[in-house]
Amino acid sequence: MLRTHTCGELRETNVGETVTISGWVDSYRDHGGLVFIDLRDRYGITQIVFNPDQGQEMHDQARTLRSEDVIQVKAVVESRPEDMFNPKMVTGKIDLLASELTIFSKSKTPPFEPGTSDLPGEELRLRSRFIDLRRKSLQDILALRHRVTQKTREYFNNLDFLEIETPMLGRSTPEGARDYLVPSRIHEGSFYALPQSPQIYKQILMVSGFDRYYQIARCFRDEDLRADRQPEFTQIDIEMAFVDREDILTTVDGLVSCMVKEARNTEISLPLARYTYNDVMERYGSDRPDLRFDMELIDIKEIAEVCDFGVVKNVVGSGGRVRGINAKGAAEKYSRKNIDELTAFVGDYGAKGLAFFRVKDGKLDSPIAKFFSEEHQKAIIEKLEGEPGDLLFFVADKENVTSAALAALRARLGKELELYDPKELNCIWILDFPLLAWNEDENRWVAEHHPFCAIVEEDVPLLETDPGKVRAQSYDLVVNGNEAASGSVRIHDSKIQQKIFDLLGINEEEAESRFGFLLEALRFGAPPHAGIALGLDRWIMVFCELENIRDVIAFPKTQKASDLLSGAPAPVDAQQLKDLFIKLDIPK
RNA sequence: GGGGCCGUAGCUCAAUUGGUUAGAGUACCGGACUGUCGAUCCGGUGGUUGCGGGUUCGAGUCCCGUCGGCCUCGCCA
Repeated sequence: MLRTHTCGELRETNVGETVTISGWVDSYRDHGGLVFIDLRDRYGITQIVFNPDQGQEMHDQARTLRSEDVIQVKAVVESRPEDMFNPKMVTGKIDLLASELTIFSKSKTPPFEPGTSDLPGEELRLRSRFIDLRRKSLQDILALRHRVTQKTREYFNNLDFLEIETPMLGRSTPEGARDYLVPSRIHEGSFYALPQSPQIYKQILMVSGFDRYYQIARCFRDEDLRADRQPEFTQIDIEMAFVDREDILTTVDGLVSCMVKEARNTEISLPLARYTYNDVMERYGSDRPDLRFDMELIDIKEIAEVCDFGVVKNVVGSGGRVRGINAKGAAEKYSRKNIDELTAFVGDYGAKGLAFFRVKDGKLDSPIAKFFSEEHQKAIIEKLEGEPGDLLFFVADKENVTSAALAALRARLGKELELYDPKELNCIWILDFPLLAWNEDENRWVAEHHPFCAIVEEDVPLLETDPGKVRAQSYDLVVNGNEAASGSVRIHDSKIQQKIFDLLGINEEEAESRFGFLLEALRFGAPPHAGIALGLDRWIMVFCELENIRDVIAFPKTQKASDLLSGAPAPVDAQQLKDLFIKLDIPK
């Protein structure tokens, strides 16, 4: 070993010991006589003192040390005089008097120092990720991520689950996200697809009798990115046979409790709260509401349809909705200019306007208050439980617009008004999603979750009459407003599966060619099964109170899916393309 | 595909309504200094203002295009 101790472990109890430590120069202070080096590794920082009395040659070398040089030092642990303690460092009561110095490697002047207080732009951090990853905060995050994944494995192993790997090179299937494709050299003109998830393979594992499966699986989706979305991400993937929905929820409750205990060292109370999709859409306008705070959406249709405000009245007349929220005590916190910003904000979600009222002396104060009689103003205040100083917002529009706009506004207000403790964890189940959603562009039904979801038994007749009302036996787990897991009971009958494909406009021939291997497997004795996948990256984000998924991934990609460190993606040699029978045709 | 913000020294930032030689802190280089820990003090190097075009007597500043980063709508079964 090139060290006897790490840079984080020496204390006063080690005084007098001769030790060898290695690490990176975090900072240096050259007093001409004495030279101080703060030496850093993953475990901490320890101060080394170079005294010319210990040898002039070593001392001359020590004076050349600069940030990020990698060195080894043999030294004696000394206690510091009390007035020289550094209370900011856990190793601050000792330092090391160096007797030997080895410089393993000099560093070029780093683009930034890992210990810097003003972090450089993210572009530079990603380009110089080897430096960025030396920062304590990133090292701590990756260590936490490691502990959570190890706990996850321990949890499932104890329950007799098997961790089984599934292929990365698979087959492109219709529906869902855009695939990342990999051309085949051996089969000219054919392509593998990287998995969007191991969905079909894990179902086949159920058919094969591996009744408890899990995998910490990489998934790939070639869609536009967001702060919480990467082109490749990690799922904790789970599938169980001979279970119903309840078994999955209970199993995942246990897993979440276990992860929270590991990440936060806190207990959460089980079972996790459950809501139906219809319930949360009505009360919060979102299928992933942040329930760390209240602020429910309230419908004021009866008042709106009789008010004198033509625009609002017409919305009700044409089947739209008028819904609002109450920002408690916010009347004075939002100026007219602030509210204009909020109006533009809800505009992103399709809302053509944002009505607002300040509650004042039992009446409403607003440019549009005149359209509402005193009686109606009182009714509105009562409905939204308004008190003096409250600020009420309303959106009148098609139902889905009121939902989207008010849900986004609610999330924004909750944050800006600090309505919750950012450290709190709120985990809730959302059950019974619609099976299908109507796609306007393609003029057909598409699967809301995926085409393998089982149907809520009593809704089966609706398949013929009102497909949009059919509920799936599906469930999402939402943490602080993030979709953190999603799953369903699966169809284990090939005939029913075919029926769903029919509804989705995937005919028998196409289904057979694209999903045939799953359908065929289901024909050979498929057990009832169900599963779910947790978005590991998002859980780590929540545990670390981060809003950026790139901060929980060692080597993330930019919004344009580039890896600034390696330069991927990049052109390849003409010969490589030739081997793959690929000719480029790039529009100018 | 749409909308928004940003790009000035290695880094973090500044630069009056368009106005002379683009500044500061830090880093880096040289010097002084035996108890610092954001060391201190003295001196110095460092710029194609992302790139290309345009308007103007004059552009870091205004306009167009382009590249890159971030946020977001659509998209993400």
